[in-house]
Amino acid sequence: MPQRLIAHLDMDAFYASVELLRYPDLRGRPVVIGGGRGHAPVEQADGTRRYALLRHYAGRGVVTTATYEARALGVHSGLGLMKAAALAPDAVLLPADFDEYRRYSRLFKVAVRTVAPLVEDRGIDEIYVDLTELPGAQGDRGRAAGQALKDAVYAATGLSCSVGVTPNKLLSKICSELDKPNGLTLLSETEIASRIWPLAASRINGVGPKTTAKLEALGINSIGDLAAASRATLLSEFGQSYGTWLHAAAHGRDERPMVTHREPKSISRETTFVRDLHAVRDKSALGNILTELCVRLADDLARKGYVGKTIGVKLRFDDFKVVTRDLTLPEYTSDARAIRRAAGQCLKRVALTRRLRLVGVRAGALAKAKATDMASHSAAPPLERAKRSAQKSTGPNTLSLFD
DNA sequence: TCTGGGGTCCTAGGACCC
DNA sequence: TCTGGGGTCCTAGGACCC
Repeated sequence: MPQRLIAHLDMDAFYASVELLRYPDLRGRPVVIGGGRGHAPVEQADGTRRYALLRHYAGRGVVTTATYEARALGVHSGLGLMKAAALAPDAVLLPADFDEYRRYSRLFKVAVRTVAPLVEDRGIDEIYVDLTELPGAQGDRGRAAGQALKDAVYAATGLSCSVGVTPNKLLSKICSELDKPNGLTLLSETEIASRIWPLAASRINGVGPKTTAKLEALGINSIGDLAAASRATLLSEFGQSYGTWLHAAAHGRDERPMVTHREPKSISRETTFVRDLHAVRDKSALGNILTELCVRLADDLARKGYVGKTIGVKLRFDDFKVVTRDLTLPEYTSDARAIRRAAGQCLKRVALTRRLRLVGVRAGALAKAKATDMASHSAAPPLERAKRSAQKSTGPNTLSLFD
């Protein structure tokens, strides 16, 4: 069996790049995607567009994506928009348009499949592609195949991407980031020591902030340091499972197969409030928001054809502490009222002393809704009506509208 | 002016059953 | 009455990823 040849393909500044296709006059300027609606460009009478500037933003949103021009100013994903505004006050702020990004996501994935059919979806803007069986792919270590992927994506979307081609997913993921944007990086096993070991351990997909800090405390900074650490040390510090994995990862070993299909495990909806809410003083607002989330969750379940057996709530307090409460129901459901009732039960088990900044609802233990269930769902009263009548039945002034 | 929203996987303890 | 193992389900929290 020939050695595998796996590509990781990552779209460059995906959301921002899609926006630049729509607003080409923004090309070359720092542009930040994030925040809610309300700062969409306004078409002027003279045909030009007026854009919102980051300096005028007020709120609790974070940067979703930024163009490379904005990144050069220190703006990066996850940064609070207020902080970003301090760094790049003249950057253009655009609201996220996920429908449009999903459309381009489908386009680039279709294009990739015309080059190589064996694809693993890793979210809206990245995928793994198995190039092993591609004719000639082994010969030049996949350079032609990698370039073919990039060409196909560009032809279909006008967007650039970065590609890593290596013997496994772990290494390809690292490599696709080495030459961004518009990169193509190939790597063979013999080059791991020279090209991977000098990189920071945090470049490994699966080594996050907590692990990085712990590694640093142990004097382990680079992937090479990690590879040089004794297996015994890693096992004692990180446990059997994660320790073993860290050791293998540092040596570039990764046998994970391509996963071409997966069923969802949970579906959820959550929202952060404009201002922190008080469980008593803002009881009705809180109850209404929770109801709305349940209605949306029920809608998501129905649309995607799933029912859930475990309903959970998630709360984030003003100190950023998170608590969750789960309730497993006797029957599967995708009904907004049943979900709302379960969420209310969950909420009762939390001490609501601190102010809240976020509430969420989740449906887990999912199963495919049967055709008959789907039919009965569509026969049920519309969700909005269910919600209104529910509010009317118990009054809006309670947290437990459906108890 | 700190810190969104949607996910996955892992761990660990307790209940309960055989 | 005590001891004990294995297995599954449920719950809560945490790390991590896109």
